[in-house]
Amino acid sequence: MGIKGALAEKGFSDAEWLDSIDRVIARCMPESTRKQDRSRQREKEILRAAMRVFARDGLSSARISDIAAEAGIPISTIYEYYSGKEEIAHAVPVAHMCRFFQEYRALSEKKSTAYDHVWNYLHLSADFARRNPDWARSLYLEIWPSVSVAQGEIKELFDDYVRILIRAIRMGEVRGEWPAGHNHYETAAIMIGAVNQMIITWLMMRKPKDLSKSVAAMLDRAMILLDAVNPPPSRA
Amino acid sequence: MGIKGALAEKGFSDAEWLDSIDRVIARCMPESTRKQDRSRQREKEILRAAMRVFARDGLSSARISDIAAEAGIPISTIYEYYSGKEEIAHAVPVAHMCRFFQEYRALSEKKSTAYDHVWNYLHLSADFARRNPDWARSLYLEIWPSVSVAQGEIKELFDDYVRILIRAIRMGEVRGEWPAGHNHYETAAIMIGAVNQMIITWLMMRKPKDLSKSVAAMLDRAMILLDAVNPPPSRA
DNA sequence: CCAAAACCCGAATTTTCTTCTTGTTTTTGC
DNA sequence: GCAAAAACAAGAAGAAAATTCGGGTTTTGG
Repeated sequence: MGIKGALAEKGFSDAEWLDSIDRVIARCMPESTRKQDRSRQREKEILRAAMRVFARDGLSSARISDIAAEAGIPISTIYEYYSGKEEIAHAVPVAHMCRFFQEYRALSEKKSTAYDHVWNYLHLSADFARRNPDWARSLYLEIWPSVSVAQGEIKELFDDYVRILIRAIRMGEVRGEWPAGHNHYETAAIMIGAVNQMIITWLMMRKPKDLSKSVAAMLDRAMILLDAVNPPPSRA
Repeated sequence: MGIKGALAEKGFSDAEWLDSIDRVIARCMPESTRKQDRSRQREKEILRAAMRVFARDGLSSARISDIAAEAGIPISTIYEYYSGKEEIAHAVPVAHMCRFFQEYRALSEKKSTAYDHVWNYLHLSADFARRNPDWARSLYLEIWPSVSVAQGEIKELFDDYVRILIRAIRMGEVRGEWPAGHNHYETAAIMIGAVNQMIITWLMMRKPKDLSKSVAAMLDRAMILLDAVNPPPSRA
């Protein structure tokens, strides 16, 4: 493989790619400290209820009592599990984000180009939101971005999200799929921003009708900015 | 001017461009119903206070009492002006958004290419956020996007924001600055999404350090997607 | 100047959040 | 298996916030 192969070994082999994702998954894997089975069940049920209520009413006007009613448990029991609305709001994204990374890991297992890694990552982001609309509404419309998230554990999660994309972009450079020289953060900002914008528009007005397809078409176009040496055919 | 000139007359003359912006400004111009001078003053003071509190604490944990304290008036007086936190939150974006459109109108007055119109519009969005950070934090991190905004008067404001950009993009087609054929909504989504992403990142972590310059550089790159016939030199 | 309208704000009311306490179930150690 | 200990459930009390009320003051129009 010559130079390309040698560089690919320096931190950007397929194995190391999967490792880096595994590290993120390990970090966000929620380890319930609950001892009893019913309690672990309830913990999840509260989150599911909160997700629905946040998606319906918005974080600001959601009431603890509504979450309790939705979950079918007394209000005070909520406090047995979470210290308040703030903490619930923070737990909601974590709950599903890890599954997103897991799904992406599965996609990454088949040997792929860096182009595919980038494309799949961004496209899965949109498709995952489409398949989990309550979660997506809570996350994209209420919790991220939000002043309360600017510091803390969740910020780490979002940093990880960006980091993975940047790593894939660097992989493409190292492997010679596109030229070096562009600012990685800039490239990532354009791609993530464009995808988020489409997701948010879809969540707010169900337009475009087919989110997955529209994002696929948009990505085919946005990926031009990478100046790939051998751009693959459209996937849209 | 030939064909290009003739087409430019069909709804995309410079005069009509300014008209379309004026219509948006007229629509969002807040007309205070207050009769007394001090009241109009207070109305504004409440909004300024709310903006600071929302930016600091987040919409969800901001308290009316804090806004009242910040504004230096009793709590109950707040209710004389707004029906509650929700209504204040909605008034905050409107308050400044109109000034953004006015600033942009001023920029638009000098005869420009459609390329300039698009570039300036997006760049001003970022620069305006940089110069009004409290407002920007309230808007980008708390109010937009948000479930409570999905319907209602504010949605119109954002629709206007997107519409203006799309109109500029169509103008470029009509004037022959770039080829037709791309989906306008898609182009607008990429551009707006990218800019918003950079604004939000800056608001949350003050990175990049120089928002205006970074957005300028990013725009020079993103505008490639328009396939402009004679791309102007970089402005970054 | 007078009446009406607009405005102000302390106090009462209502709603919502959070903690406390007591009783029940599950797990642990033997 | 059987205490003892830990974990859990939930009603009720307490605290904090939002919202309304009602009488008083200032401004406006004639």
